[in-house]
Amino acid sequence: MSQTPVSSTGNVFAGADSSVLASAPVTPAFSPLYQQIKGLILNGLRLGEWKPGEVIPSEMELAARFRVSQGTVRKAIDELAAENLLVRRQGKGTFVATHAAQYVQFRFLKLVPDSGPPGSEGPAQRDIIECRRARASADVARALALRTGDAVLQARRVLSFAGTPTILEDIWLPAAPFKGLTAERLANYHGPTYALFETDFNVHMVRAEEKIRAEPATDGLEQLLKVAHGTPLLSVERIAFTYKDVPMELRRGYYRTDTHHYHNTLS
Amino acid sequence: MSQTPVSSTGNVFAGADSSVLASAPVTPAFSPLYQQIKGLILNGLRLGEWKPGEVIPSEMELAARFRVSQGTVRKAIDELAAENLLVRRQGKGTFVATHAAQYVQFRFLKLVPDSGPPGSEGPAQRDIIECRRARASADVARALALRTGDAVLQARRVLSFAGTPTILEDIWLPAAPFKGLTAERLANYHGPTYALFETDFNVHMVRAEEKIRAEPATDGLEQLLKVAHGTPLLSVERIAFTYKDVPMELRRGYYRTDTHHYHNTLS
DNA sequence: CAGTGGTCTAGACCACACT
DNA sequence: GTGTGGTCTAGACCACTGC
Repeated sequence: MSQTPVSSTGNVFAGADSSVLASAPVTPAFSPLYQQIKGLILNGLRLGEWKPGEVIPSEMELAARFRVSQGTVRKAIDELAAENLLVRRQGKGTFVATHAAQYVQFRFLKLVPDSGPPGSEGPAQRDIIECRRARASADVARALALRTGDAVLQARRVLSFAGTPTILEDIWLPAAPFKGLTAERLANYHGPTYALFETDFNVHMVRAEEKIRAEPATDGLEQLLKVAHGTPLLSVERIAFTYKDVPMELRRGYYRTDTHHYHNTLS
Repeated sequence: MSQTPVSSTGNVFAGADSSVLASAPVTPAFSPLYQQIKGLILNGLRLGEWKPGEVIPSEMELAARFRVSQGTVRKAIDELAAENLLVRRQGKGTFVATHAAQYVQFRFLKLVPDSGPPGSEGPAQRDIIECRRARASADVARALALRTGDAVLQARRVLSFAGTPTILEDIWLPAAPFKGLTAERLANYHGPTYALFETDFNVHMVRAEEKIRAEPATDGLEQLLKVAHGTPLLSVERIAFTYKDVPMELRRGYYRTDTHHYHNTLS
C-alpha cells in the first residue's frame, strides 16, 4: 500500500506500456484509472486496513496517496458505495459498510411479515439446536470451494418471531476462519449473525446468491417449525461471499410463509 | 420541453429563490441540477418523446437544450442507466431500455433451470387458458390503484419448458390502457409479454415488486401443472410499474420448482 | 473520418456535521 | 470555522462505432 501505480500523464494500459511491437493484443486490457484505484481500495478493505464501521481516509487524502485527482477517487468510491461495500455520509466521511449498523439490520433476510414493516415484530428469538465440527460433504465442499472431507462447522437453529417458530436454518462454515465459534456465542450475541462474524472473525459478507424452492416439511422440520407434515415451506439455499467473491458460508433455510413472505424488488 | 430550468450561475434551490423572508423552511427542498435534468429526461420517456429501443439525443445535445454542462447531463443519464431505464452504448449513443432486447430477455423472470443458464431450454411454450374482461375485486383494485368494480382484463396462461408445464400465471391489467388486447395476440406474439405491451400499448414496465410464498397445489392447479394434489408450489405475486411508479399489472404466478428454482442475488 | 460515450483533471462553490 | 462529501463547470483526450 505504500507504492502506488501512478500515471502522471493521461491514459493507462493496465500496467503494460504501449509498445509498438504489441501489434495485435488479443485482450486490449484497457483498465480505467478509477478501476485501478477501486482495486487498491478493495485491497485495503480485504486486508483489514480499515475495518467495518470505520472511516476510510478522505477523498483528498486518498487522491494524494494514489497521485490522482479527487474526481478519480470519487468515481472509485462511487462504485464501491453502489456495491454496498462503502457508505458515504455527507459532512462526516466515507465508512466501511457493516452488518452491525442499525439501518441495514438483516440486510440479507428478505422474509418480512405480511403486515407491517420488516422489524415490526421485535427481535427474533434464536434457539441453537446444535453446533458442531463436521466434514464437508461433496455438496458443501463445492459451495465453499473446499475439498470433500475438509473440516467445517455446522450449526442448526430456529428463529421465532412473536413466539412463532418461523425459520429453521442449517449453516455450514469453513472451520479454519471460524475457529472458536461456539453455540453459546451464537446464542448470546445480540444482532445479526453476520455482525458477529465481523467482530469475532474479521469476516465481512458482501454479497450472496440464493436459490429458492417450495418444499414439503419432512425429516423433522415439522416438529421444529410446529407445522403439519407436508406443509409447503420456502427452501432458501444461500451462498455468502466476502470481498473478492470468496465463498464463506453455505446456509439452507426453511421459511414458514403463512404469516410472512419473501419480498423482492425487480428492476 | 422547449423552456428549461436554467441556473446560469451556481446553485439551484428547486425553483424557489432564496428569499430572506423564508426563515424556517420546513423542507429545505434542495434539488441538485442533475436531478432536475433527470426529471426532464424522465418526462420525455413517459410522454413517449423517445420510445423503447430508440436513441435519445447525445449528451452534448441535451446539455445544449437544458443549458447545463455535459457533465451534469452525464450524471443524470448515469442514474437513469443504473435504474435500467436507459442503456449506454459507447460509440453509438444512449438508448431507451426495452424488454424486446435480446440481451435482457425475461428480465423479470427469475425462474431458471437447475442445470444450465436461463434460456438454455429453448423458447417457452405458451398456452392461453383464458383472456376476458372482468371487474376488479377489492384486492386487484388496490394493487392497480383502481376502484373496486373498475374494468380490468384478466388472463390465465401456462408456460411450458421442454414440454413440461412449469408456470401458471394469472394476469390482471387495467382495461383502459390495454384496450384491444386479445388471447390471440397474447398467444401469437413471440417474445416477452412486456415487449408486446411496449409495441401495442406504449406501456413500458420499469420496476416490479414480488411477494413469494410456498403454497400447495389446489383448485385445479394440479391439473394445469400436472402435479399431484398438494404439491408445494412457489406462489409469486408481482406488481409491475411503469415510469413514475404507476402500477400497471398484477400477476400471480405458480412455479413448479422440481426442475427449476427462483434465483436471487443479494448485495 | 466524424460522432458518440468514457476518462481524467482542476478549480470553484454548496450542503452538512462537528467543535 | 474547519473538514467532509456533493455539485457543477470547462476542457482535453481516449475508446468505440460506423461511414
